[in-house]
Formats: sequence, C-alpha cells, structure tokens
Amino acid sequence: MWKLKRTQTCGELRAEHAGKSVVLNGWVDARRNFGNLIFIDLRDRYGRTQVLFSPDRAAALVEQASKLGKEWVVAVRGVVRKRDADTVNAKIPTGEIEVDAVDLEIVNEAKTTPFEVTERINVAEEMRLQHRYLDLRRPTMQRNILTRSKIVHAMREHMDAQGFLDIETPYMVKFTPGGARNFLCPSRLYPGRFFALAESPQIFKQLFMVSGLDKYYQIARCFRDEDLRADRQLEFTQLDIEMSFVQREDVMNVIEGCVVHVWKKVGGVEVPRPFPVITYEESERLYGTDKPDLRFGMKIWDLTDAAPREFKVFGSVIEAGGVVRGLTATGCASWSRKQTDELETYVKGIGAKGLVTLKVEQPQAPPGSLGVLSADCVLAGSAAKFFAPPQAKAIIERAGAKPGDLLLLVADAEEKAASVLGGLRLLLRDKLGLVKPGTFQFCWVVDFPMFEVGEDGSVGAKHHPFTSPKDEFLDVLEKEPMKVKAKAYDLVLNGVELGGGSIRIHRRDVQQRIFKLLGLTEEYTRDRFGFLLDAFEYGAPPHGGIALGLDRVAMLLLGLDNIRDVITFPKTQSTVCLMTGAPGTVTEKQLKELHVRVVDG
RNA sequence: GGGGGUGUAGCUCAAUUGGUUAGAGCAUCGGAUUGUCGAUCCGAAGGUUGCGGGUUCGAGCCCCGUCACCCUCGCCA
Repeated sequence: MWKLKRTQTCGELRAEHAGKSVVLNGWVDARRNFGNLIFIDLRDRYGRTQVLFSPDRAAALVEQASKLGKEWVVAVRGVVRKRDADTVNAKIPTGEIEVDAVDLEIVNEAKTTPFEVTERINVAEEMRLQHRYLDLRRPTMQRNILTRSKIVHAMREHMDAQGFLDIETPYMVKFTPGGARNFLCPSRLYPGRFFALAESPQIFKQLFMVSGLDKYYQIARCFRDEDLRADRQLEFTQLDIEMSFVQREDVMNVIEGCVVHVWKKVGGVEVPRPFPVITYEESERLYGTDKPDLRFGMKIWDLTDAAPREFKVFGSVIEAGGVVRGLTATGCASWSRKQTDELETYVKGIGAKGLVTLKVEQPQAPPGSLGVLSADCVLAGSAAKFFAPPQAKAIIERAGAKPGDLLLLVADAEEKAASVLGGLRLLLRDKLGLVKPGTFQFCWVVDFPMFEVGEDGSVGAKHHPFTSPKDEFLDVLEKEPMKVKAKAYDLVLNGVELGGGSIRIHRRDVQQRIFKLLGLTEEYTRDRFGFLLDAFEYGAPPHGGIALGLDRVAMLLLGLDNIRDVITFPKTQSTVCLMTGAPGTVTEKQLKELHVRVVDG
C-alpha cells in the first residue's frame, strides 16, 4: 500500500545533512518543470523541501515526476545535496539544500482543489469552511492551531505549577434558569425530561470548593444557544478557575500570572504587571463601555452643566435628566460634510437621535465677535451660534481642543449617550488608525453593579446570581438593590472581554436573599438549586474564581479579528456547519425513541 | 427579529448611462523548456452573472421577492 516511510520531515533538513540518504513524505506544494529537470516542493506541517528529479540520477523518474499534481501525497527517497550558492533559496529554512530523488512513490493522487492551498490567494470564508480540511492545510491556519495548542499547554503548565488540580465536570447537566439559552438533550429513558448542555461549569466548580479541593482549573467546553458574532460561537472553550479562602485580588493575581506567562511563553511578549484597574462606573463614564480599549486616549468628556440650553437638542435632553457628552477627534476639523454624515449615520444606527458636530478653527473675525472665543480659537458649525463665550470656553477646555479639532457631541439619557460615544470612539479608532498593531493593553474592570433592570422592568443579576455583594452593601441589599456593587471583575484586553469572575456567596442565607431579590420563589429555588443551598450548609468555604475565553485569547494573541480562525470547525453566523451540514434531521424512529415530536416543520 | 455589506468562470475580481459575442489574473488541460523556487513561453478549455418573478426592443446592471455568507443591534446571567 505504502512503502517509503519518512526518515525526516519536510522542515528539518539543513546543509549539515548533505550526503545523507533520506525519505520524505508530504504533499506536492508546487511543481516546476524544465523538461528533463523537474523540481517539486514537498510540504508538511513542519515546512517545505525542494526535491529534484534529474536525468543524471533518476532518468527513469522524470516522466513520472512530470505528472505529479498539486496536493498529491508522495514519498520520495533521495540524497540530500547542498545547493550551489547561486541557487540557494533564502526564503525558506531548508533553502540551502535539496533532495536529489532516487525513488518516488505516489501514495495518493488528489483532484484539483476548489481553492489553492496557499497564503497568497484570498478565498471567501464560505469556501474555506466548506472544505475546512483543505483550509487547515494552509500554513497560516496551521500556525493558528499550533499557537492555540501552545497556549493551552502554557496555561496547563502554569496552573499545574501553581498547585491547581485539573478536574472535569459534566457537560450534560440539569437545566438551570437564567443566563444563556441552553441546548437541550432529550432523555431516552425518561419521557419528557431533558439534559441541558452546560453553559459553564459554574455550579460544579463551586461544589468542588465545598468538597475542599481548594484549587480547581479546567479547560472546558461551554455551550450556549445564542446568536453568533465575530467573537462568539455556539460552543467555545474557557480556562475555568475556582479557589477557596481567597479575596478578589488573589484570583486576579492568579489569572494575571497565567496570562503574562502565556504571552511571554507563546507570544514572546513581556506584559507589565499589575494590570491597571478601573471601576465599572469610571469605564462607562470615560469610555462608554464596560470593556474599554485603553490602547488610545480619547476619553469622553461631559458638558451637561455648561451646555447651552437655548439649543433645543441640548435643552430638552437636560430638562429630562439626560446628559451632553462628547469626544474630541484630533485634527479632524477638515473633515467633509460627507465624512461627518457617515459618523452621524453610524451613531443613529446604534440608537442615537443625532450627532452635533463642532469644528474648532482659527478665527476669521476679531475677538469679541459672536462665537469667537479668543484670538486663536473659534467654534464653527450649525450649533456654534448657541455657545456664549463662557460655554465656548468650557467646551474647549473640557475637550482639550485646539484649532483643527473636530468635536462630536451626543445629548441623550446617560446610558445611551455613553454607549453611543463608546461606539463612536471605536469607529474613530479604526478610521484614524489610532492603535499600533501588536500592542496589548490589559485592564481589570471592577465594582460592577450587582443587579440590572431588564426590558420588562424585572431585576436580573448582572454577573450571575452566585456573585457576592461587596460587604458594605450587605445591610442595604433589599433597600437599595440597584446601588449594590458586586465582588465581580472582568479581564479586558484591547476592548475585548477576555473573561470575568467573582467572589461567590458561600452562605445559604445570603444566597437565598439574592434569589428572593431576583424574584425567585423559595419553592422554585429549592427545586432548581436545592443541592447548592444544601451544600452551603455543610461547611462551604469562602471562594471565588474566574473564566477566560480561550478562543479569544488565541485570537488576540495572534492579532486576528474573529475566533473562527482559531477554531478548527466553526459554525457560520447562522449556526450551521458548512462542511457537514449540521444541524441535520433525524429519523422518525429516533424521535420516537426520544419521545420527541417535531411540530411546524 | 432589525440595520448594513457581498454574491459574475474552479478561485480572486472587472464589465462606462440599461446596449455588439460577459473579460482578466491564478488554477486546470495540451505543447516547449537542464537550475527553478509566485518558473517562463505558446496554445486550449472553462459562464443558468446565487435563485424566482417583473419592467424594457434589450437586464450582470433597474424593481419586487427569496437564499447564502460577513459585520452589527437585540441577545450572550
């Protein structure tokens, strides 16, 4: 079937191997035919080696070699030959040598591939996903997979060295309400009952702490039946951690150490510690998001108290308790109407009512004229006329503006204004190229609110219902729940949420108060979480933990902008696998056995 | 569910205001070629313009519907 087994890979031969007889196995990467003289580049995941078929050494092979097609799997026996100086290929590590073939075995032929297995050519992602096994043959994808493997190894190495135990938890669990939609698996033996695929190992890892296992970690798959994004898949992988007898800083220290280790070991990048810490409130106020990109400045400023109320857009919003806030686009005063319109279209798309633009210019008129602030600074734009001198002075100061800058203002309810400006800030980051590729700016966001109000007015947990409130709020939990801060923390890198965690509740009474605040009846919580509440009564230690999105870690470390490129077989945005066609149908017999009937379809 | 973008040869793209037989590069196939490494040269083949309707003398282009992929809002405790 196949006789010539490799003695070396396609990436390891060097000048020092000259004269050695070797066998290489691999895929035909390219063929260059000169009639009597034929070159083949043989590729495997370790590299590429040039094989020579010459009439001098292997006249009988030349014709056979001339028929080799791309992506055929072949085995070649030959002698390593140091190349003449003028034929060395400096671009590849094996470029100093070539293998002078004496024997050729065609192991497997290949049809013409639907796209070329090279880096040079752009291929639609759809095509790559349909033939993922070919896409994964490309060196960049192999680099991604390799890097991911190294990351996992570095994480395990670090966690193990810190004394953490690698422990598994069930994927098939009991459905628990709240949070992400679960995938359900019908039970064959119990009609009408279902397992749920775990959306995270949360409860089990807490129970490990009750068991006294003290330091747990796992690289675990999580399943969530929610809509997809560039950085979200139905199933994804987390580095999951839980520790006993710890406070917030202990958990943050461990994960910081782990991340720094990974970045150094895999990326060769020294990340300074400790990571900056910013509160949720500050992050929302200055960056308009709970996952700030700190690679560039452009903080949001507030003009509410100094905004001209005669300008109705501002006046009516302030009247209603809203805010006027803005961003300074340095050097953008020369932007055309078309360019600023684009910004307005964008902010309207994310919920803004409008965008007020003001240009800071050198005045044409003398100081003292309408709107002219000083000899060298004047506001221009349709709203400029509403700015009396003190107000103009205020906005210039708060915006830190100078002539040539463009000021972008949004007036709205506080949360809306913040999120709109937060989005606009990122748009400007990309349009203006404000960040240098290859920079990594980590930060912690802390002091999240305990609760949030949902669309229907109901109170929900911001993090999850097992998160402990900060001690100073224990007495006012019921009185002012919306003011309660949680012992929760998120790790953010370059504006992407890498992970989050919290110190947990370890007392039954506190846990029950939280459940009650969330509107869950005692009967309901007993049914769903009884085992957890029981566990808390048998000696639960204080504990806390965190989970890091491994796919996002790999994506960011590699400088990519979607996690599909670090996942071997991802789903499309519409949650299907283009290669296998999953999800697929099953037979009536299977459905019957599972006591399931399909309706409407 | 909402908004935006894309869809033309195997792949990546082009095609003036709606107007001749829809072009190019790469890949493929045939031929030439003894030092290439993105080989080169000569030649050939390759099309339901995502799909379905409509407007028009005439549609890749305009209109309606639909499908797929990507980005995004909602959603993701």
